Order: sequence, then C-alpha cells, then structure tokens
Amino acid sequence: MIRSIGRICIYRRLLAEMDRRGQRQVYSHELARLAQTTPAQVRRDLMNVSGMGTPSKGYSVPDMLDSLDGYLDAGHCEPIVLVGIGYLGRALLGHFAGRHPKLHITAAFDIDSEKTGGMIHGCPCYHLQQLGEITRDRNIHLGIIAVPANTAQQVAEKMIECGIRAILNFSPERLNLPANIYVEDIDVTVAIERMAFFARQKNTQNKRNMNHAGS
Amino acid sequence: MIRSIGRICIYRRLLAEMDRRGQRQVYSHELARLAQTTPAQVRRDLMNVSGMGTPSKGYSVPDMLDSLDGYLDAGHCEPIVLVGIGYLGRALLGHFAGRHPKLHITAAFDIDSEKTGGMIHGCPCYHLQQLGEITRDRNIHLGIIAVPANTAQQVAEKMIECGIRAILNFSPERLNLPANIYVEDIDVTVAIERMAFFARQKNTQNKRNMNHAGS
DNA sequence: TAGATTGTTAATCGATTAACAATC
DNA sequence: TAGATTGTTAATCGATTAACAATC
Repeated sequence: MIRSIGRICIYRRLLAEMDRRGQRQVYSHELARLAQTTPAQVRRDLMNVSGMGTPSKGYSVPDMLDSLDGYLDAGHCEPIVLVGIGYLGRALLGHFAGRHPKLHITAAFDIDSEKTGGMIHGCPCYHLQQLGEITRDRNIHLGIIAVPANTAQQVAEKMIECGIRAILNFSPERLNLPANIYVEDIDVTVAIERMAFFARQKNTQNKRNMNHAGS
Repeated sequence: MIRSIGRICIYRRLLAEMDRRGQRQVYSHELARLAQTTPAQVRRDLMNVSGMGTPSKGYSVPDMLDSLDGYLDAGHCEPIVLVGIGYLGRALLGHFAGRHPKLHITAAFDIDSEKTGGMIHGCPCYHLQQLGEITRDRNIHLGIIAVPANTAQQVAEKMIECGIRAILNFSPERLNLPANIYVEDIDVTVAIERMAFFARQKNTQNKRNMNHAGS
C-alpha cells in the first residue's frame, strides 16, 4: 500500500486539472497514460480508494475527485512547520506558498536570529526556541527538516518533543527515531549519484524511479 | 537492483566517514545499524559490489571504499547541467557546490536573462539558448530540471536534443520521454502529501520511505 | 576448539501483471 | 447484440528475509 499513495496523489492532481478544464469522465487508460503507469494499476489503485467506475462510462471526474480528497486529506487544512531557513528552506516556502488547499507551511524556524523575526513568502520566521510553543498552540504534527546534516538528528528529536509525528527529512543524515514517527527522506545527493549510475548503464531497463510514488 | 543503489550510496557515505576517522574494519551489523537496514541486507548488497569480507574480520573499510568508488563512479569527474535558476536551483547550487569529488554542477541555465551572465556559488549562469553549445563542448550527459511545471516537458526535450541521457526532475510534471532516457523524479508536493497521509494512519507499520534508497 | 561472521541458497513476502466474468 | 471497460481473482515477478554450511 505504501507505494500506491504516491500514485494516488498524482491521480488526484491529474483529475483536478481535468475538473478545471470541465472534463466529466475519464477511463483508466487515459489516467494511466498521463500518470505513466498501466490501466490495470490505475483501476486497482482507484478501487482501493472507492469503487465507483462503471463500464462504458469509466470514472466520473468530480465524484472520484471527492473520493480522493476524502481519502488523502484530513477534514481540515493541516499546518506544517519548517526548520531551517537556508536556501532550501526558502525554496520550499516559495514553492509551496498558498499552492495547496489542505496543506500549509505555517511557521519556519532557525537558530540564526538574523534569519528570524520577519516573513518569507507570507510565512513568519521564529527562533527554534519557540518551536514547542507554536506547535502546541496550533496543534501541528507535521515537520520538514531543511538543516545541515550535523544538526538534523538533534532537530528531529526536538520536533518529536514538540508533538511532531511525521517528518520530511531533506538532510542526508539517517534519522534515528522512535518507530511511531513516520519519516520520509529526500536525499538529493543520493538521487544525483543514482542518476549518474544509471546513465552509465546502457542496457539497463529504464524503470522510472520516483521518490514518492516509488521507492 | 534498482532499489539497492540508494543503499549502496549510503554505505559509501558511511564508509567514507569511517575512513576519515581512521576506522579500518567494519561488520555488517554496524553498517546495518547506521544505514537503518538489516545485516543480511548489507552483506547481500556489498556482495554484489565485491565479495571482500572475511569472517571474524568483517570488511576492510579502505578496500570496500575503493570497490564502492569503482562501482558507483565514472573514472572521471562527471559534469552536470542545471536548468532553472529559481529558489530551488540556487538551493541546489549552494548545497552541492564543491561537495562531491566525482559530480559537479558545471553550468546553470535560465530563460530569464536577468538571472544569467553571473556566477552563483561558483557556477556560471547562461541563457538556455546556450545549452547545446555547453553540453557538447564539455560532453555533459546529466541534467537537473528545476523549472516550473508548465515548462518542464519542453526543457527536458531540449536537454535530450543537447545530448543529456539522464534527468533529475524536480517539477511535478510527468515527463514523457524516450525509454532510453533515465528519469528520476523528486516531487516535493507528493512527498508532503504522503507524509500527511501516513501521519494520520496511526496503526500503519512505519516503513521508511526513502526517495532514492527506496521506491 | 568455540564463537561470531561471512557468502549463498531456499523460503517468504508484497507488489505488479495477466486473465476473465460481469456490466453498461 | 457487439465492443469496450469495469472489479476481482490467479499467476508472475522481484526483492527481502531466514537459514545454514564454510571460514577465520
């Protein structure tokens, strides 16, 4: 199941775009083409979300979109904290600002007080000391780590103390955390090394390797 | 095999750190603990690279490091081009500048001429028109896409025309490219959506989902 | 030798793919 | 009806895990 979630997120994105264009129905093979998978895979994935397709009509775009929202989203907009206001942190704030209806980076933190106090892309920046205060006030359970490798473990532990239950970790450090904490790693250096490796393997089957719809 | 490469990159990183500290030998269970996998997995992975361990002595750190370098690296330093000098592109340049012995972002490109002409973190910035000129001059086959979704496909096609054979794609767009091109996707929005989903599933087995050592 | 670790083979597990009756 | 698509079951595939003789 863990691998299907990434694909389901992509189906939702595609269906949202179709809905915006006014498309009412879609067949598995069209979704499969756009999401670069097989029609059978699409049917199987969607069936797990909600069995609502009909033969000869395929899937209703608005109905399936509702089902996907119900499956993927919490009932409310979920707040996220970001720790690390370096280049990457700023890039994430810029990339994510106001783009997602149900997920929102609510506050950013750093230990460098030169970086705190202001707003970046509409997101207030605080000193790391204030992390617990903010997370408890606003009931935040999601965190993003965008700090250098040598402080990542320490930051992760502080996050957990402050009530964070899932972490997206951009540092190359392997976080050592309790089993009830969900960790998703994005290691850019490994991604580049892997790309370089497979570029050299001429006769390897080119299986697409997607971070979050894959692994 | 595709999934083991990410782990192998991590073993190398760990062994390089041990070598720096002067550690000469290592057992599978120590590597397994650090890389968060099982000793059997480590032995199996390392065996594929080069069977050089001995019972009661484990693996020689410098020898295994040599084997890993031979397995993962090209003989020379490989140049990479980056297209898209936005927040993310700058973050990648900062993160990667001079950090890797065998991989180097040699040139960055954008269509906005306000962003070109200068240097960022030691990397020269050119107009996208000059892509082919640079890639052919310097024999570059690796590319990173850090542009907005609506231009990603177009940029990828241009890259391929210019001789790029493997692409690391940070845009949420599903690139539609010939099968001989290796594509690795890093979709930050999907990663965050997935983290939010699993944070809500209280009783799910917390299998770590690593971008590049996973999927 | 005794004890721990190795490479290797067999068993397990999970996910993907193929096949097909049921449906519009 | 004929044709295409659906949900569902069975078969396949690949990767992980367990087991174990060989080795130091």
